[in-house]
Order: sequence, then structure tokens, then C-alpha cells
Amino acid sequence: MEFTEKQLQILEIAETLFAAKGFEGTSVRDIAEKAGINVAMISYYFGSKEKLLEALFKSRIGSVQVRMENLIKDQSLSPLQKINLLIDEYVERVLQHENFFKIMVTEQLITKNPSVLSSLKQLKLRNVELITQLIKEGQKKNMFRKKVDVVMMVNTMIGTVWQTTMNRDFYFELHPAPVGSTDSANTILIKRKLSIHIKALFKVILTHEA
Amino acid sequence: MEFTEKQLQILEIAETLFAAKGFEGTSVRDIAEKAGINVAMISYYFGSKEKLLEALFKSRIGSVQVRMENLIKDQSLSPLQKINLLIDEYVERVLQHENFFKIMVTEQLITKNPSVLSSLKQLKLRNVELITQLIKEGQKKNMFRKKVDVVMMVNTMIGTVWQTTMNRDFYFELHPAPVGSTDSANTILIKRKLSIHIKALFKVILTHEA
Amino acid sequence: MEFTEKQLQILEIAETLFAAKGFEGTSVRDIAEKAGINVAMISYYFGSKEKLLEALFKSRIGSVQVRMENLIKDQSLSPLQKINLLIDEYVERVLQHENFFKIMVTEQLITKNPSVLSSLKQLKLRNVELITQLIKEGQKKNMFRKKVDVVMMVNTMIGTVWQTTMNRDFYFELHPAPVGSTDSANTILIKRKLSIHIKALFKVILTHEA
Amino acid sequence: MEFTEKQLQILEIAETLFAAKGFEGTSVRDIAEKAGINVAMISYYFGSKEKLLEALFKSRIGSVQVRMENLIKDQSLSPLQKINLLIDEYVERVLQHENFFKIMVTEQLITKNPSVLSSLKQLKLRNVELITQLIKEGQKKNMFRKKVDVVMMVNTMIGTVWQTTMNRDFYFELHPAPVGSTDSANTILIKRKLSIHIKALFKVILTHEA
DNA sequence: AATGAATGAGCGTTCATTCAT
DNA sequence: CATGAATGAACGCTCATTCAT
Repeated sequence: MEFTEKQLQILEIAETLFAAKGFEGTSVRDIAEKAGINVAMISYYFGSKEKLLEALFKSRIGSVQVRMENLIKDQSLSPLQKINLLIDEYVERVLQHENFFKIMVTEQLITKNPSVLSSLKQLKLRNVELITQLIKEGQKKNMFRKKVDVVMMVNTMIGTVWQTTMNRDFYFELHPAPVGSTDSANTILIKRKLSIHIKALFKVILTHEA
Repeated sequence: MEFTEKQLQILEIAETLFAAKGFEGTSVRDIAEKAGINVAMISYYFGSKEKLLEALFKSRIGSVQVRMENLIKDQSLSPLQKINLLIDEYVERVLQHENFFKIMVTEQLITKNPSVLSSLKQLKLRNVELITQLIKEGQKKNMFRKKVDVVMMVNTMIGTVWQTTMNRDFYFELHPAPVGSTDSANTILIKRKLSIHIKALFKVILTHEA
Repeated sequence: MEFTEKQLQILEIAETLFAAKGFEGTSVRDIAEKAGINVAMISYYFGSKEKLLEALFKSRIGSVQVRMENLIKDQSLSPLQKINLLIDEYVERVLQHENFFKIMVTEQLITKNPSVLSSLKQLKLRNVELITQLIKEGQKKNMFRKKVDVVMMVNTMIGTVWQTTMNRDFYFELHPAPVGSTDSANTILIKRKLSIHIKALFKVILTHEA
Repeated sequence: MEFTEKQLQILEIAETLFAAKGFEGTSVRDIAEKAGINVAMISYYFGSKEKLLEALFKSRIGSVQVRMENLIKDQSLSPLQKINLLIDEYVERVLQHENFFKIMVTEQLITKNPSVLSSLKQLKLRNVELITQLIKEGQKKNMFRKKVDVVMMVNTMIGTVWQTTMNRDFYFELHPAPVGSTDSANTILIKRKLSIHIKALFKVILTHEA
């Protein structure tokens, strides 16, 4: 799971291209050209185009997992605070790695690659586990309702974030941002909107209070 | 926009394959073989592989629009009832055309095909318009809150439905269905869960009551 | 060798297209479309695309031969007058059927079609025969030199006419025609130039006098 | 404009095949097979079949131009001697590159390829320019007539050479060569005949003396 | 007599990968 | 360690032709 400088550079370029044109729609020549390397290098460094994708998943997913784990252990926060932090964390993560998120969404539907599938499943499982743990904590303290469908909750979070980021342009067509506002300003706006929206939803789901 | 029997058959097979392997990952030979026709027929009937995809979008999207339009005009229903019906309608539609929905999701991210993009945009716009109309009706009757972010609402609905259906298998691994339960039974279960879940969310969003 | 109205119409269109894009470069669909008939008609009427070409050769070559034959029998003309008439006749014929001439030139170099080849050979033979006869007549009357290479003479006539008509545009770029002069006016100009030029050459070849 | 050993080999084979079957009639698979290489190599080396043709034109035309240029500068020769040398040079060149000449003739009539067309035009212009220069020299020395149509003159040269070489077989059917005479012996014979014939014609055109 | 549907073969090109150096 | 040349397979598409009606 350790990559050389060159490999990381290739991964980054591959990520951009896969996101823009899809895995099948991106040729190794595209990647090689953009990376300023020989076509043969992709096979040389990663074994195959398929394995390059696997490497991308391992690299990106691996780097994500760590931060969330620590959150749950923090004793100074209430369960709901933890949930809210987790939402912010997730929104932040997706918006920051939009390209990889795109790839994840499409590959999830199409790929038969076992390595990719297992990476994805592991990630999903961990997500559900984490939230389940947080919720149980809140239930023990009588702060959350008894019956909560965690999977559905997670689906709402992931789905809403996905749908919102993927249709970001559409959103700004209906709600035009102030003239001259930068792309990164818009990103911050979207993040805030998402955060507030999802937190409100989760609060209802968990506490039954609006 | 009228298709012959043969064309419809090809569209159906193409839909299955595009959903399973993506547009780029599906060759016209794949389609031809599964449809029991000659490769040349795809070009013969649709002009090109690209135009076959466009035809698929036009055919599927066109057939959907009608039912929703009538809903809003029904004077015997309260605004919330209409919203709830619309949710059921949407859930039903997606679950029934899962394959096309898959294609829509992936192509939306990747395609540069102007015809496909415009079909998609038009569909999204119509969705937002319809719901906006419903909400305004509710607001006039003082049944809904004043400030509702319709786009975010729609994103939650679409995103949740998508995330749930696309991860249906994952769901049943965590919540095993009774042994021997059929696939269509599971579909009904998912539909009900989605319907209840989203209705609850929308009620809060619209009325501020849990 | 008898063609129906429809067949003649197809032949005419095929002639135009073959001249413009070559035999291989022209598809039966091109022809059918331009003729407003079904693709199947080409095979139906002529048997095949190849046989359509054969038919074109037979039809066009057949119609040409007749006029020249009479020329030689005319007793009121001197041998040189006959030669000059023959030159005019040839120039006229080529310029009038430029398209077919184009096809003849290209197919001559490429085709392996035995029917086409034999049509061409027969035409060439007849040309040489005719001129040989005329020259012998002149020699008998001591008006022409004894040693004349008829084939080379014919080559110069055919070659010059061909090279001139095929480069007609190039010619008018170097010698711009008066502004507003029509295409048919230019054709007449080219005809006259060719006629004078070749007659002068032939006179020298045949009589050794400039 | 520099080609590798392999590229030159492919160009040579392509030249033979294009001459024999035409550009459209020759498939890249034909070329690849005859060259003992993979089909993909044609695209790899030249970009496309079309560009292979362009490369052929550039390579062949480029190599020709040089020799003629020097001729005109030679002060020790009279204008008529120069013209005669130029004729020999041209005859020699065409007979030596008969295949390319064939391709030139056919493509000239059919191609829409702008690169090929411009190569051809440039070549024709240079030819006319060169001869014009030679003739002016002769006119200044009062050795040539005042009114000479250079384009028509060049047309006669090119046309006669073309018509003669392209019908070489036909010629030898009418004037059978001695039994056992080789092909190259026949070529020399044709060259001599052409040289004498055209020189005689040009002499008349230029000096009005037979 | 004439057609539209359908076919199989072949087209030029691009693909991911391999291999000799 | 890295490369550029080369490969075979597959790509989407067009071709002339056939055949049932």
C-alpha cells in the first residue's frame, strides 16, 4: 500500500481522468500523456489498468478511515454533537475529494473487480458500524429514540451529499450566486447548506423532535 | 419518438447491458448478440451506438413525465397528501426502472452527449417545478413553513432512493430477510421502508413537526 | 445493350458520382439516394455494382463509335481535312463527356474487370485503326510522310486532351478568363485551343512542315 | 519529412498497392500483410491511411524537385538543349516511378485531401515556371518564337508520356518487340521513342521548324 | 416489378499490454 | 530501471448484396 512519488502522481492524474470520462472512457494513453510518461509505465508500475484502479481505491479509502475513528472516542462530546461532527466530517471529505467520489459512485454500479468491490463494502460497513456505535451510545443515555434504521439514515446522508454535489451546477442555475463569487466560495456555501440540512434531518430521525 | 417492435426490443436489451457494464463497457456486438440480431442492425435502426443511448433516454424519460403531471391537479387531496403520493410515485418509478436509473446516474456524471444532457436537465427542472408548485400551494394554505429549500429537498429524496436501491444487497446482508423470501418481496419491503422514511423526512422539512 | 428509362437515369447518376469520387469511393447507397430509388434496385437492375460499371462502359462507348466511322468514307475531303475533323470530333466528344472520360482514365489503371478492359481495348484499337486508315490514304496520295508512328500520334492527341481538360482549373488560374465569363464559354475556349494546338502538331508529324 | 527505414518500406509497399488497386481499393490490412507487419502499425507510423498517402506524396515529390532546378542554371547549354534535357529528365523520372505516377494521376481526379492537392499544385506550378523561364531565355536570344503557350506545351509533354506509359502493353501488342526481349529493354525503347517524339514536337512549337 | 429489412464480411482505428533493449 | 516499438484483439461502423413479401 506504499506508493512511490511517481506512482502517486499517476494516481492523481488517473483520478481526474476517471472522474471526467469514466474508467472505460479513459485510455492508458490519456493518463500516460498527461503524466508525461511512457504508456508502458502504467503496466510497469501497477500491473494493469485494472490494478491501477484498485490501487486508487486502496490509496484513497485507506487515507480516509483514520480521522473518523478518533471522533467516537472523544468523551467530552455528547452523542448528538458527535453525530453532527461526523456529518461535517463526511460532507467535508466528499467535497474535498469530489473526483474520487464520482469514481466510487460509478464503479460501484458497474465494476466486477473483486478488489474494488471489497474495498467499497468494507468502507460502507465501517460507516454503518461507526454510526451504530454512536447511536447506541445516545440510546443508552436516553437521548435517542429506540428504533432507528441506521442503514436508511446513512443512505440519506450519503445520497443527499452525492445528489447535491453532483448537481451543484444545476443548483446554482436555480439559485444564482452573487456575481463574481468564486468556485471555492460556492463550495463553502454548499457545504454549509448540506451540513445544516442533514443535521436537521438526523435530529428528527434520532430524537423525533423537529 | 415512435419505435418499432424490434427497436423497443433492442432498447430493452441495451438498457440491461448498459446498466450492468456501463455504456462504454458495452459493445454493439454484445447488444446484437443478446438481441439475436446482426451487429449492423444497431446502426441500421438507430444510426449509431451513441444515438441508441439518446433513443433510450428519450423513450424512457418521455414515458415517465405524464403520470406526475395529473397528480398536482387533483383538487380532492391536501398538499401533504399530494407530496406523499408524489414520493410513492417516485419510489415506485425508480424501483420499477432500476436499470435505466443506473444508466442515468452514471451517464449524468460522464457523458458529454448534448442530447442526453438536455434530456436530463429538462427532467430535473420539471421535478423541481412540480414540487415547488405543490409546496407553494401548501404555503398558501398555511400548512407548510415559509422557508423551504426545494432543491435540497429533492436532492434528499432522489439521493436516498438512489443510495438505497443501489445498495439493496448490502442492506439485506445487514438485515437478512426471512429465508426463502423472494426478490420481489424484498423490493416491496424496500419500497415501503423508503416511502415511510422519506415521508417522515419531508413532513419535518415542510411542517417542522416530527 | 438496351436500357430502360430507369436504368439510363441510374447510369447517368452513377457516372457523375464515379467521376467525382471514384468507383470504390462511391457506394450504391450514394447512387440509390441520389436517384431516389431503393438500394436494392442497383443489384436488381444491373446485377451488381461491378456490372453497373460494365453497363456504363458499354452504353457510353457504344454510342460514340458510330459518328467516326462515317467520317472516313467521305470522298469530298482531303486526308488532312479528315484528320482535322477527327481531332475536332475527339476534342468535342471528350469535353462533352468529361465525366465518363474521367472514369475511363482511372478505371483503365485500376480495374481488373475483364468486361471493362475489353471495352477499353476495343475502343483503343478502333481509334488506331481509323487513324491508320486515314494516314495510309494520305500516304498513297503522297501528302503524308512515309514513316509515321500512329500509336505515338494517338497518344499525343489523347494525352494532351486529357491533361488539358483535367487541369482546366489550373489553366484558368494562370490565364484568367475575362471576369464574368461563363463556364461554357471557357469550355469553348479550351476546345478551340486544343483543336488548333493538336492540328498544328499533327500537321508537322504527318507532313514535316510547320 | 524524414522517414525511418520501416516507414520507407511501408511507403514502398503502399505505393505498389495503391498503383495496382487504387487508394480506396487498397486496405490497410493489404499493406500490413505485404509488409509483414501488424495492421496497427500503419496508424502507429503514419497516423492514418489518409496520412500515409500524404506522406507518400511528400516523400516522392520532394525527392524529385531538386535535379531539375540545377539544369536551368547551366550556362554551357543552349535553350533548346536545356529543353531537350528537361524532356529526357521528365521521361526518365516518370518511367522510373511509374507506380507513383499512376497514383498521382488517379488521386488528382478524385481526392479531396487538401495536403495532396496542394502538393500536386505546387509541383505543377514549378513545372510551368521552370519551362517558362527556359523559353524566355530562348526568346531573348531570338531562338524561340514569341508566342508560346507554355501550359499547352507542358500538357502535351505530360499527357503524351502518361498515355504512352499507361498503354505500354497495348503498344507492344501492335508493335511486337523481338522475341525474348526483356521488360527493361522495352522500357528503354519506350523512353527513346518518347524522347524523340516529344523533342520533335517541342522543336516545332518553339521554332516553327519541323 | 419493386421494396425494406436484414445479413456477413470487411473497413480504418484504438485498445491494453508485452517485450527486447 | 525505464522505454519505444510492436502486437493481437476488439472497437463502431459501412459495405454490397440477398430475400421474403
